[in-house]
Amino acid sequence: MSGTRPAGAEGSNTRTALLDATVQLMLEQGYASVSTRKVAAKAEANPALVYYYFHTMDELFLAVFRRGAEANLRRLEQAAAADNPLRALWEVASEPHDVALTMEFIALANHREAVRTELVAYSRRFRRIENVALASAVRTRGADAGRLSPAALSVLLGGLSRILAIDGVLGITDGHDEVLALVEEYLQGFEGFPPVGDHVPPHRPAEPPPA
Amino acid sequence: MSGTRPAGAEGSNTRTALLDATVQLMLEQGYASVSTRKVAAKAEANPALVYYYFHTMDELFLAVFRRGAEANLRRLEQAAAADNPLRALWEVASEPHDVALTMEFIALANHREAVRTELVAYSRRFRRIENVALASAVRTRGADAGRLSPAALSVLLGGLSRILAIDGVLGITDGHDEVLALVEEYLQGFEGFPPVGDHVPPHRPAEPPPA
DNA sequence: GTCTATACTTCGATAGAC
DNA sequence: GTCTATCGAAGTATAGAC
Repeated sequence: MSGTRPAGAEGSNTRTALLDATVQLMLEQGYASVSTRKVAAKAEANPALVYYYFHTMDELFLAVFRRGAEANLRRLEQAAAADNPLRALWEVASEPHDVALTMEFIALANHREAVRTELVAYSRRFRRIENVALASAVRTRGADAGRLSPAALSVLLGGLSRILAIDGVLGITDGHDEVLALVEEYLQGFEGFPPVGDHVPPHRPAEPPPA
Repeated sequence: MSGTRPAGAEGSNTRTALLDATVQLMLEQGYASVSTRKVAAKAEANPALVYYYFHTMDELFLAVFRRGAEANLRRLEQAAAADNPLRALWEVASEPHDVALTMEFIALANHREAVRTELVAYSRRFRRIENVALASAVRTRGADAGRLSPAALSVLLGGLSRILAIDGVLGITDGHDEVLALVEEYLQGFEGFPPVGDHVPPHRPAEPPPA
């Protein structure tokens, strides 16, 4: 889509090392400190190789993003198919490593158009999968677990996991326990009601947790 | 605290123009695109003046942060003293301009120790004022408005306002209306119960909103 | 695929004239 | 307070030998 010269093969060890180094740099020192020289140094490779594999810094960032995005979406799909989708989705959204990296890309998107476009597309895919999972999860369960719509739940999941991560990095944890307890309460209340099948009667657990 | 040579006077027009230009650059293109030359260009000033007033880039960022932080804390205190503190606090936390700038500083704090220290100190001050206001607001009102502790409320306020702002910038608004309606419902439920004085009996509103 | 060498740009920062 | 001129470091990117 971008240039004429083909990029380096995807399977290459060096290429992977460069991608890993970029992620590390972003997490440790922020996206702004990612440069060809530093990436190469961390990957123990020659700086010119960055251009051999990615041509431009933009493509390097995009490659890092796409790799992480695909991995994340796979995890999301697994979570959507889990026994307790709501809890699994919460756990995916709360992954500190991913949240931190996503935050960097959000900041990066602020001045790299290509990253921005990719991020928006990814966000939409993520929310869409999440919403479908949440909708089916809420639909097949009873009680007030379904008081919130999938879209709203999605926003809440994203917002809470994100601020908990940001605060955590800054060493601020006031109120976190309580919010986590609140989430836990909600999740357990939800899990108290097993899926409602069309023909098979629900298998009642021996000791349902309190609503 | 930092150097020997004194910085330029605070009242200077040029100094203010440089600070404003820095804020603009951060919002438009991200903190990484802030350089002495670009700042000077946007402020229509000579690049060397940046060093005359701030000595280093670190001090420039810190000055921008402090100015915004003080303004924010003043607004927060006004909100805390408002008739409807909860709603006022929500509005302060939701200010898109401030949220965006704060996000930039969070990212910046990732690789500028001085900014990080300042940001943590500010966050603690902010939460502390907010918590006191929330505590007193919750204490003087009845009903289930007080189901959440001030610390938890603080986290929720911050998390929701932040993700709404981030999504908004990216053009993603699914579920926002619903979450805003949820917040509105909560705020109105809270406002349905006027402050409970020690001696004056509460004035019952004509039509209290549903619990 | 990996390397050296290099062109060109921009950066932070300082010295010193005015 | 404002300016010009300049230093050295680091950035992106390319050419070309191996």
